[in-house]
Parts: sequence; C-alpha cells; structure tokens
Amino acid sequence: MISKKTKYALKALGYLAEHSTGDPILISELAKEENIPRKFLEAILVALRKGGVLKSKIGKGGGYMLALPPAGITIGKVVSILEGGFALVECLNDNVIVVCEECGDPACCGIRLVMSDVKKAIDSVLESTTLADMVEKSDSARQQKSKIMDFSI
Amino acid sequence: MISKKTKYALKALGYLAEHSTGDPILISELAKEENIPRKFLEAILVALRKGGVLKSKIGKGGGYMLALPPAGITIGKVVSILEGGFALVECLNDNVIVVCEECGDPACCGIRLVMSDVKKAIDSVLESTTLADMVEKSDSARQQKSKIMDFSI
DNA sequence: TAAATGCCTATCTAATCTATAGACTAAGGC
DNA sequence: GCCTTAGTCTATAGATTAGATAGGCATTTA
Repeated sequence: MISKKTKYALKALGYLAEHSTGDPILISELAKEENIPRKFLEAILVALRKGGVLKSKIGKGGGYMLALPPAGITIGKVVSILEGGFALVECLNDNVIVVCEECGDPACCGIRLVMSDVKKAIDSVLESTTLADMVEKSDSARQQKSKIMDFSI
Repeated sequence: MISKKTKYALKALGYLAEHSTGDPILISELAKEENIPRKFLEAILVALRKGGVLKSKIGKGGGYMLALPPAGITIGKVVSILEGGFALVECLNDNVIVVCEECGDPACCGIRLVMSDVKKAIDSVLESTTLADMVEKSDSARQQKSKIMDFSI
C-alpha cells in the first residue's frame, strides 16, 4: 500500500503537469486545489525537490514547478523518493543493507526470491509509466465518461 | 510491504511442504522450528485454515497439514488471505467498497488507474507462483551455493 | 475422564504515519 | 535599504496499525 504522502505527491505533480504555464505555482494554491494539508504538503514538495523532480523559486512570485517535462518523470521515481523504493520485503529495498531477522540466509530465502520476482514486475510498470501517462489516462477516462453521458442524454 | 504475519505464514507453509509425511504437525513444532511467536502463529494458522489452505486435526496426535499439494497453493492465495488482497491503494483491494477520500471519482483517478496496472502485474506473478515453486527456488539456491562452496574447496 | 491440542477473545505495547506549529531565511518590489 | 511575500527547517503532538501476549474455553483421542 502506498502512503498518503505518495498519493498527495502524485496529485500535486498531476496538478503541476496540467497547469504549468512556465510560472511557479504556489504551495498554497496546490494545497487548496488538491485538498492537501498545507504543512504536510510542504514536506512532500521539499522531498520531491531534493529528488530532482521539482524546482522551486523563493520570494515574491515564487513557488514550485516541474524540473522536467511530465513525460520525463516516472511514477517509479516519485514512489522511490517518497517511499524509499517499493519492495515487498525490507531486504529488497533500495539502499537497505539490513538482513531481515526471519531468514538466516537472504540468498536462499524462498520468500525473498519470490518477492524479488514481484518487485521486478512492479518496477517494470512503475518505471515505464510517466506523469504524462498518468494525466493522459485520467483525461481519457474522463472523456470516455462524458461521451457515455452525452449518449445517454 | 508484506507484513510479518504473511512472512510467518509463508515460512510455516514452507516447513509444512517440506516436512509433511501425511501426519499432522504440531503448532509448537512449527513455532519452534521457524522461530515464530507461538500465539501469533496460532492466529495465522486459523486464518489459513479458514482460507482453505490448511487442514487441522484436533486432539491428541492432532496438528496441521496442507489442505492441498504444494503445487496447488499459490502465493497469491496466501497473501490474499492474510493481507486481504495486495493492492497499492485501498480502493483496489478485494471486498472493499470504500472510495478513497482523496479522489472524487475512482473511475477517472489517474493514481488509481496507474496502480491498477501495477496490481495486475503483481497479481500475475503471485498467482502463477506456488508454494512448490517457492520451496524449489529456495532449494536450488541452496544447492547452487553449496556447489560454489565445494568448488572453492 | 483425563491429557493433549486447537480455538477464541481481549488487551498491551511499540512503531509509524499523519498532521500541525513556529521560527528562520531568501528574493523581489517600492 | 526596508518590507512583504514565500519557501525551508526543526520539533512535536495525535491517531492508527502492526506485533505480540495472556488466559480461558472447547474438542478430540487414548
């Protein structure tokens, strides 16, 4: 399960992708439009900036903007920044050297071997899906829906 | 991330798959051999029995045994019993009617649409991998390792 | 009927996620 | 140069969940 943090991040990025005009967008605008607790959002945006996904501009007329075009930002990248990688067992997470206490030998642990396959499957989807794809999926679903509604009228 | 509950379940099932002689195996034996808190394990085994993965026999000489051959038990089934399905957002979980509070419209939520693809990828791995596969993976990894060790001697 | 074993309910603790507050620093406009 | 605006950092309170434990009840078999 992804955390609210990650959900909020994806929502905020989606908003930025759809409303970017080149000018920075205010934290408060993002918070209001996407209904995210202001201070919580701040922490998320900082993480995304440090992760290289966002740029910020300080001072009057400042705010946040995407550091890359939406098609250059993968969902995997975002998840990785906020969740520290998305593995199903801790011993498969990025940057983690911990051996889980249950299995004596990571190399031979059946659970780990299976979950490693799962992780590969997850990563291949997350890394091949971009912010642009996400926005596009959402838009086309919305269009599809309005078409059906037109038809029913 | 899978919970310890699920890890314990997979370890216990692995033990049963490798040590089943037709006779039931005691909870206390499972707990001791796989180093799982006894009472915690009880709850897990009950869930697995109710899920149709295990059979139990009460009374003296009783204990637990697999309800199906290891090749008939998928990892997906086990995860589903203990985690209630393995989705990345609550609105994709089995038997859950909840609409997540963040997205107004599930059908058009970009996050949901992306995570739905991820879930499909996860499920296809989990449902095509059986307990027998898990045990086999572990065994062959162990053999591989001992081969290398033999070679190095 | 007694010993062995599984089953059920309740509860405690620790960890983590979520959310909030306040003080601080940097940039731009007048 | 000063003031307003807006992002940044640190700390912490609150809520939720996972993990673990305990005790008593019910059922089977010798």
